[in-house]
Amino acid sequence: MYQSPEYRQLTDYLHVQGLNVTPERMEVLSLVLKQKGHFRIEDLIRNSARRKKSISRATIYRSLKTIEQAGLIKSIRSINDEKIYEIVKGHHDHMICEQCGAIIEFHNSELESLQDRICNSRNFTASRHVMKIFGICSACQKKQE
Amino acid sequence: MYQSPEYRQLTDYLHVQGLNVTPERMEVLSLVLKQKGHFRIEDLIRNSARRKKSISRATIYRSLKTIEQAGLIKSIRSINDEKIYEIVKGHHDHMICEQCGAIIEFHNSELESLQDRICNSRNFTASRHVMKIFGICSACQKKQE
DNA sequence: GAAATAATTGAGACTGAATCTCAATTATTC
DNA sequence: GAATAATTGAGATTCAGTCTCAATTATTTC
Ligand SMILES: [Mn+2]
Ligand SMILES: [Mn+2]
Ligand SMILES: [Zn+2]
Ligand SMILES: [Zn+2]
Repeated sequence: MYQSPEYRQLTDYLHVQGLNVTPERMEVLSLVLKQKGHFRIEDLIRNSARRKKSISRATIYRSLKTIEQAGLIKSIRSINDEKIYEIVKGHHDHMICEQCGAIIEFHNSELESLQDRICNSRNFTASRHVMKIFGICSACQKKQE
Repeated sequence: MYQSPEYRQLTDYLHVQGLNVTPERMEVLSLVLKQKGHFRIEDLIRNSARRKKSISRATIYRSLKTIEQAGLIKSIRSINDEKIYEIVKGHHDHMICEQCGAIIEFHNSELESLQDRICNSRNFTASRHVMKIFGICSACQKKQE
């Protein structure tokens, strides 16, 4: 148990930081890995609550922050500023449907390199970026017709 | 008094919405127009508090939302998720320095049209977008040397 | 491996931004 | 200008997120 690369990555990070590898931290990661797509912290808290040995809200918040710092997850703000997490895979940006809340991922290398060029031209050293396009998804457009 | 185009735009919006043109709403707009660059709602509250006839926190929040809906201002999230407002001029995106908090505006039409093309190819009808690049500004880089 | 030391957790208190409530005030309609 | 409707102010409330601190669990020392 706890041997997929994600657990390795977390334990490595904990070791580097001089933090203990605790059952709670590993369990929060396991709750995260059970999620499909984008999820809210309340989903984790609810899922944990219905286990025999539930983890406190405070510890879920604390561990999730650690897991984020370990580079395993990141967060975005969806409609209404709702904080949404996702497992870090390849970099991508988001289209967010203002009607149904759907979050559509996309990646465009032309867009990425153009951003690099813009930053270079202004002597800005970029470490990350957030690009969200809000509008109406194709499914919702069909419903309107 | 209250005759610049911004006040017209707000009164027009209020009329369309069937809302009253009140001294408080106009005063909040005037507080906004006094701001230079990006500002926080707390700045407005503080500035209002040091006037003879101050406006309540609740009304500043309410009026600012109305002014935003009227299309006069919009908000972005800076470092630490701090909510920052700015007066709507031409569309632009932001580079945000993680060191000093500086917010650098930029506009690149190539970037904008590329986004349109990406949305078209996915049948997503975009209404707006948010693009923030985080990193270190040129001034802070010089300081490091 | 038991005692001493250090880190982590859980429960609930606390915080701060934002919203809501509702009586009092102000504006609009009749 | 009386009746009606909208807005405001003060403070209560909400909600996500953080903090506190005693109790628990893990690590280190001998
Ligand atoms: Mn995603
Ligand atoms: Mn700006
Ligand atoms: Zn949709
Ligand atoms: Zn800087």
